[in-house]
Amino acid sequence: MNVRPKVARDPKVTDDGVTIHDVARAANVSIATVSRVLNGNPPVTGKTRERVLEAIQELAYVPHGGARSLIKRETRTIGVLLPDMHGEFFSEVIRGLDQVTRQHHYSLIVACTHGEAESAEAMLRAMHGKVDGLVVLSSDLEMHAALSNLLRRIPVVFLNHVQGPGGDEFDSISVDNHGGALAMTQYLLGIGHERIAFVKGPDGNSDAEARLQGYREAMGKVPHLEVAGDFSESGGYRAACKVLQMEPRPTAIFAGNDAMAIGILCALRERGVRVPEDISLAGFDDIPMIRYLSPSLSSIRTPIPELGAGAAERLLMRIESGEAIRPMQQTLEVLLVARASTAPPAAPSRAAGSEKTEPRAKPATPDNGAKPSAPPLPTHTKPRRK
Amino acid sequence: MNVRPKVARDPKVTDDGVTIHDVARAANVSIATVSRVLNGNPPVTGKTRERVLEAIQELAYVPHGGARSLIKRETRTIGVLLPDMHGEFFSEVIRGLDQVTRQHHYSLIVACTHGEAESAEAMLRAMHGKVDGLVVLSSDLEMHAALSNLLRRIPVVFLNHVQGPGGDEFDSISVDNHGGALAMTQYLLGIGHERIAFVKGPDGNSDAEARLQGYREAMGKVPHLEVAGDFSESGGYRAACKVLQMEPRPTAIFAGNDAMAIGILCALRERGVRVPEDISLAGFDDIPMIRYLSPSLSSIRTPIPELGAGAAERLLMRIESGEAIRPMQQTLEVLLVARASTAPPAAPSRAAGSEKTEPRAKPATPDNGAKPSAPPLPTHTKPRRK
DNA sequence: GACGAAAATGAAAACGTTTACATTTTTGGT
DNA sequence: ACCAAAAATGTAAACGTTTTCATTTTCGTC
Repeated sequence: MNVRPKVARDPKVTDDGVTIHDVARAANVSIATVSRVLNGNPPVTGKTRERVLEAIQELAYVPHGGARSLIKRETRTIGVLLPDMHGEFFSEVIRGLDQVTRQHHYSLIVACTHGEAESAEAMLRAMHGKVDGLVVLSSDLEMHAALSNLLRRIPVVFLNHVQGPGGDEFDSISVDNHGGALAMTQYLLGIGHERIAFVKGPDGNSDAEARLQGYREAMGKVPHLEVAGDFSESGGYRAACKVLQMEPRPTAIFAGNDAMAIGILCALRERGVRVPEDISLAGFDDIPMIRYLSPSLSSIRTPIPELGAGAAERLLMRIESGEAIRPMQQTLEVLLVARASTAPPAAPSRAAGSEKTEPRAKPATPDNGAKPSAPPLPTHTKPRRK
Repeated sequence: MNVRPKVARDPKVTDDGVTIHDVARAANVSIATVSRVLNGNPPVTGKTRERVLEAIQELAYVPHGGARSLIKRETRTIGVLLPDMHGEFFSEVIRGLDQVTRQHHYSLIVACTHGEAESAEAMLRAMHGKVDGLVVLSSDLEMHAALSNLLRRIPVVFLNHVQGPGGDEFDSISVDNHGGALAMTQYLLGIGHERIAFVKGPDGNSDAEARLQGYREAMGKVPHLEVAGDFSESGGYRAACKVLQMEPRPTAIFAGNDAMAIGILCALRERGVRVPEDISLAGFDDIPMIRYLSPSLSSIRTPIPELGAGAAERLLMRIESGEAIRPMQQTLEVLLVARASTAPPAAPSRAAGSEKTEPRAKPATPDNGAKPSAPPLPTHTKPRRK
């Protein structure tokens, strides 16, 4: 029965060809028994267990995960769909995901959609039968719509809040984009700025949308100064050029994310515009590197690894406790971090305060920027939630 | 036969329960036929193909990847084993991997070992039967030894060169650590430094080892000043403290990687040591963010995404063309990028050269350090005396 | 129209596991 | 020792595909 060419080799060498049958034969038992010792299932005698273990060792047998998944109907793998792999944002998300999935002995299979809905769909199809659940960051509403059809029967957690049409809702977890943008804008207003330009994110991006709304809400009747952007460094650079042409010139720029803020900073520097003396600059995300810029950048700290970790936790819960619970949207708190790039406007357009005017939020601290792991941390201010 | 509870649902809704059998039944054909149209295999009539396609559409059937892998004996997935997920290095590697694997319609399953050999081993075992090949960055020699036993029969490419004992060699691809360190050290010597401290990487790390050798080779008879480090920011910080206590004080610090250079920069800044006036500072890797530091950091540019891409290419080649070829080690060229953090020592200890002395290694390119994708860049300084 | 070849389809085995169930062995009470 | 019950082990079906091989259908040719 089941004759397959066997090679007698150095036992330490894993030969992919060895199956549970080979082990069974070597130990003189049935495959069922081998399976039982493998899974620690009850009825198995010490003596035979020994024999089996020995055979496993001898043959350097490693169970075939694929076959196991098939019959157990669980892959212990979760799929991650991201727009791309640029910048620190995504690696931090993955880190958070990894942190909790590894505890539960799950693996991660990651794929980048590059913003194309059709490749996203292809990846989703390819993942069927290879994952127990999905974590998805859909880059825009369009894609979200395309995907949601495929995602009905498999547990999924989105990394941003999107309302499907007709209230078909999924689990989602996101940072408080609206509250963060609100807080930052209020902070800028508070230290005396009036003409605050906002550099938007890409159309259809739900995070970008929420940030814009936060800005608008805070600005109220004060004239809005909105410039198009795309969350990329180069987009920020271009946006800065537009801002500088505005008449009268804004005294502060609030970038929809840090990457754009970096581009903006470059543009300003090139043109000899000083930050924060001539223009204040703020970002959003607080990616680790911005504290090392000069001037260090004020931003909204988003708990990115926690975002990933939270998503993983929710997903695993849903997977493991048969999906009875109804979907919920969770929002993570953010933190306003004032650094050197924001200061009261040079020539107060309003007699609001002296040069030493303190922001309503705590003052920017001279920040000697260290990563969490090590030294001194900047002081933060909590944003007021709406 | 094969009675399974069927639900009549919105056809657009993917029901994980639908199998090829359901499609076959709906189209009034055998599962073999369905399989054939699915895979575009020759003998199938236009009319029945239609029927089958219709049924597939109707039931929103998606083939089960796991089952397919099992019988085809290919998973179209490759595994990636990394030490951790901190910093830009790893996401860039993954980006490179993704770029080429996606073209070949392969997926990526990533796992972090966190430097623990036993969890690395567990992950490898879990991957058996779920991947067609592996890309591994083994954090140290010890781990490498532990893993190599498991990796005999499955194609694998290492992201660093390690000599197994007894010449058991694997495919590997790496950047030219030795050459880069050599060049940077020579460059520092060339602009007049004599006391150049080197901050080492973790013991047992092969990249760190090679960089150290490069430094040593360049220094020749000049006294070596080596300080322990661990490739982390905080490690750099601590190393800087030690360096500052050296007597006489070094005029330049060459950090084994950029992360440590950042930590060093913080430490120097805190203590009021000016860079490059008091001490020159150089890193290794040229991760994107260092060009934004002030002063912008001189470093060795390593083609990180290309590293990933190259690994993927080699691996896929090996997978697809039955592994006849013998393992080879590939080394990617690096580039010295001189920026503002390095300059000739303030008080030349030797009348070695004029102010304009060029390094023996290729001259630093005036680098406007563009990210591949784009745009705006800060202006960089060519190393020269102020 | 019948015949054979070619084309299309179907039946069943296979991939490497787990597990329900059947069977054998052990055990303990008498 | 013997018998039933309990414990250990074995048999075979199942997971959802692909593919070989056998079978049926189609078609052109005489």
